Amino acid sequence: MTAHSDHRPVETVETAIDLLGVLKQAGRTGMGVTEIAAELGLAKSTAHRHLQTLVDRGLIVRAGDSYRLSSWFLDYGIHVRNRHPLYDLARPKVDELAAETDEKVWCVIEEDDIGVHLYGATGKHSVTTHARVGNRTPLHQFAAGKAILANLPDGQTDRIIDGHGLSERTPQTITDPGELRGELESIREQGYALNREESVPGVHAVGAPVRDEDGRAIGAISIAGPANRLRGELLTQELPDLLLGAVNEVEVNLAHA
Amino acid sequence: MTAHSDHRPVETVETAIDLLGVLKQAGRTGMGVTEIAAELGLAKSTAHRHLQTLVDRGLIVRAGDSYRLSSWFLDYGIHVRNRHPLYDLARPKVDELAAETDEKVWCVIEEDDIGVHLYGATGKHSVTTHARVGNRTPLHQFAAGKAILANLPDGQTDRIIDGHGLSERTPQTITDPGELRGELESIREQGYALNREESVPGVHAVGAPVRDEDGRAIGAISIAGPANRLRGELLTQELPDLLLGAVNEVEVNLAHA
DNA sequence: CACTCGTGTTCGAATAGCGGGAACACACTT
DNA sequence: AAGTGTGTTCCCGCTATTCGAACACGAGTG
Repeated sequence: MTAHSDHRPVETVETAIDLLGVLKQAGRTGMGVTEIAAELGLAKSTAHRHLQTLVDRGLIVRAGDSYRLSSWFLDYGIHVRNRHPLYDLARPKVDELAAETDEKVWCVIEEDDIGVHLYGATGKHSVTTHARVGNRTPLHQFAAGKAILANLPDGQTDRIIDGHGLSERTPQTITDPGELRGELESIREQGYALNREESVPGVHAVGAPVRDEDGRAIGAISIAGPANRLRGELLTQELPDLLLGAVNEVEVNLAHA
Repeated sequence: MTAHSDHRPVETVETAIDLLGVLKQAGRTGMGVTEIAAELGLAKSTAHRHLQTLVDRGLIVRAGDSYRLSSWFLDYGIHVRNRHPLYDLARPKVDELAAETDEKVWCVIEEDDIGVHLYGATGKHSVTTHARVGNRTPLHQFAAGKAILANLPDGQTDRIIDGHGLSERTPQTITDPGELRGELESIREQGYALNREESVPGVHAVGAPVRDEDGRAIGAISIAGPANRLRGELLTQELPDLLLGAVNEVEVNLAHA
């Protein structure tokens, strides 16, 4: 039960991770040894040696004199996704919902107190937000996240709110702890969460939690679309009904697995 | 221009990578400190320290007393995929082909002398092979790979054949260098490659390369299906025609980007 | 054509930090 | 209550990491 471990880390590994982070930002173009060394505050020789070992192990590739991340990460990343229990269970339902509603549908999971976009399906008229598979988003900022946050074990919700704070994303984002707790209470009552431009201006969403046998949320599914289309009865009745039906099916399958 | 670097690697980083590899194999369940230490031949304290730094940096998560890979890898992996030039260009065509043919369609790229499955679309009657996004496969073992192999710069093809060898996957896999070179020659002539149960028994496929301005293959698209459905004119005429049309469009878009 | 500035690469030496082992705490069995 | 299995901590020795300087190479540029 440690909030933050002060134990001395393996510094060499940390620099390697930092290096990978820098290369991620560099994107497809990649970066050269000198530039990387400067960015990390390392000697060129050190950066060079790190890069060589990472190339040898296949984590990065070298094209000319610039290095970039390799598809090693794709391999590991997809592996992580495929092995998540919700992936196989939720994917067909997410596809179904997207086809029925023509909106963007997401499956989100909770990991380490934040929300991770596990799988998304695109309907015909879907809005294209900047959300991507793998994206990490604070739970209080969006419908699926709030649905999860409202159904976590007692202590965890408080720890997240108090520990991480409530960062603002749009003017509508809930940043007041008291307000959020009230919202979470009503989410628990009605079974689903709404998001009215709290994460992206002009976008509304509905989210419902996927709970395990003990009622703990392990993830959520959400439907998102343009604010002027998702409103009134559609937003507060029809879509929640549809969503809750789908989520319920997922929960049943989850229990039997 | 080094085939294999004998330069002394950063061993600490290597053990960290090994550790991640072990955790990948462990899958969703994860592993404990003692087990990991035993697997890697490390002292428990060492394994413990590595695990803590990886947790601190978010690469792995701890649930109870077992560690597993986190969605950090999904984030990085999707990032790598999205930034590949072929991803945005080929995806719509791959979806289209899957819808038209009802078969499994893959976009494969070459990286570091091997084939990587970048994106796949599933048609209504698609076979489910064990291929997954991120999977790495020797180029000589499948249609898309052979299509790439036939259109690489002179030296590279030879280096791959001679350097990596021609591993067998099914009894039909081409393992003779001479035979393969002949096959590659005819692939260059007709513009597409066939795969008759060379990677999966009972599965046939057609693959065509995506080339850049200089004619170098940077990837390929393939259509795969059951052997008893993909045969005769369909396999040697209709599907190749369809595929070459799609690939050509991708190439045009690639040149204009 | 030489000269310079920019790369990436290599080498040796100093020391910081990695790794190991033993002792500890804790939980669960018996 | 003793026993076995975890994960955790501490400290010391020695190795492996790091740095800086020197080297090689190419592309501009006068």
